[in-house]
Amino acid sequence: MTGRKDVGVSERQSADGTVGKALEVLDRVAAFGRPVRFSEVLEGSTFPKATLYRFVQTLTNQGMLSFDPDRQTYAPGVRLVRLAHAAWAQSSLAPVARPHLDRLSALVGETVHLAQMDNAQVLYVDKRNAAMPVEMFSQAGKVGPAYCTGVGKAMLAHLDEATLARVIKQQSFHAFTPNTLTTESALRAELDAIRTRGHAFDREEHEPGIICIAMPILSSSRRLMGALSVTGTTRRITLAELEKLAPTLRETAQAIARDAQDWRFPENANQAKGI
Amino acid sequence: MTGRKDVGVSERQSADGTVGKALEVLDRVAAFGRPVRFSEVLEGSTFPKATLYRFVQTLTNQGMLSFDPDRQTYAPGVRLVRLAHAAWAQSSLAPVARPHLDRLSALVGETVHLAQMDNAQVLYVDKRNAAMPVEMFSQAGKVGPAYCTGVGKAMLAHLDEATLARVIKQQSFHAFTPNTLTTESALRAELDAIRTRGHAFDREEHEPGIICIAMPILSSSRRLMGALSVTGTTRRITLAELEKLAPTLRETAQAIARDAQDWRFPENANQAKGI
DNA sequence: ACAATCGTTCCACTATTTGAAACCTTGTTT
DNA sequence: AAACAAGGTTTCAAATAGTGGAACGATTGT
Repeated sequence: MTGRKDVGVSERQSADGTVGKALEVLDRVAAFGRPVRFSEVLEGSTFPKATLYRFVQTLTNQGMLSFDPDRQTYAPGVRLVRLAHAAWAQSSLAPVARPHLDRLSALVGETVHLAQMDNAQVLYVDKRNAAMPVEMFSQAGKVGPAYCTGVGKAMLAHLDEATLARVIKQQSFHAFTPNTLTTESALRAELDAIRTRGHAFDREEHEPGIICIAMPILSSSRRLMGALSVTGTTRRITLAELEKLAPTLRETAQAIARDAQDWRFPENANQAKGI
Repeated sequence: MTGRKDVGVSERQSADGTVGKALEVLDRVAAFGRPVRFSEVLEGSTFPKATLYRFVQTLTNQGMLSFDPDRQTYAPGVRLVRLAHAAWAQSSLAPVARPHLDRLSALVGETVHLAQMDNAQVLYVDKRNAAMPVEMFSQAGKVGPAYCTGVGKAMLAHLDEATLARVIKQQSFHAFTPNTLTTESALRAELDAIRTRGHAFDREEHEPGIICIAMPILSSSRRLMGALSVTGTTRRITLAELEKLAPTLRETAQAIARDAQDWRFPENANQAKGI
């Protein structure tokens, strides 16, 4: 429940043997975002046909992929849903943060995001949509780029240099808008500014018309746990107005960090009370 | 989106080499339901210390497990949340079934479940709770026993014999209540009845006071896709009243199956329209 | 009927995994 | 302060599992 090591970033080097390669294949299939045929997975893959075939077979066998015999396609399997349930409940900040997000959302009346790092990407683990009712799985689990989102930059600013260097190497620096930061040096300068300022902005860097203010969630030992943000459209709100929310955001972030660290499990609860 | 092969059940034999073993370890950690220390995973494990250690390292490296350095514990990692998002959207019936569940839920005013098979267990992929607002990840992803739940029995009744035999071997047949079926022969007799009747009941077999009617979701080629159920308490409803819902349930199940099979992806949509 | 594409299997060759044992590291006891 | 215990980490030769070129089958389209 507390700030976990890989909240930062895992190595995910291609040096994890057979298991690493198999998971690479799993990611590849998931990345398509739709059911795919074997040949689609094959083209552009680094693995030879027979090898890839074996991996796909193994993963399907294991329920990590599911195979549709009618359409002859593979897609991520339902076993992942069960595993993710456990992951979300135990490794993400979402369960702890829920009441805080609810409160923040009600207070500011804009869209609120809760995110953590997943490898070099931003993973949204929860969301409050100003108007719309909750739609969890379709919201949580989405990923976005780190270098051009508010939560992404807020988190990058608090990674240790070794990790940051590795993560930066994996950014595409694609120019989504005229405001997107497209070089490492520009990004690093921005991260310095974020560190001194304490929070990050998204100045229409990812999508035109969308701005946000983001706050890192740091443990008491200043280890990165995640980030939260309030997003708005330029039609309805300005950066200056968003910045007024900074103190509220900071308090919320601190409250989440505190709750996450205080969290104890039943068998330790008595112990914590000194019994 | 359509009935996928492993909706039935994957083999998950211990014959999947290194990858299978690693995923076994992942399951083991997830099964604890709380962050665990290495030594806790070790005790009772079939793997020797060094071997288990390497697996845990690899999985952590890969973001499939996360490690909390403060508490020295492992838990399922956030990477799973991203993968599950894809799995839920593509391999589960949930996205297709959503409007149908909404309608059914509004109509009957009782709790509605949507489930699929995951190995030998029932995996709940969506839920409508009569009163309470939606809480997705905390609902979807949960698992339950197959031999003593309505959706479980409804699905078992439509597995092919080879698969059924394997799945039955994995049932605990624990007697949760006096009504629980505790033998293979009792279960098989019940499955025959379900096949002829067309739907299944849970007669307080899993929890005292909880009854339900469940309907299998079958593809046009009668392949099992999942099941849905309406649950109630004995204080508020009787089995006879639940059975009156059977036609509605059947229609909903058929509608879900039809939608799932009709589902086409953008690049095929034009093709489907004959362009 | 034929060709083309996609999917599956084979098997000699190689790289990875295995796990007992030794070794650290951290916290506790005498 | 020294000795101990328990959990965690590393080593390395033997054992096992993975690799992938190539050949083969199945399915689809003309």
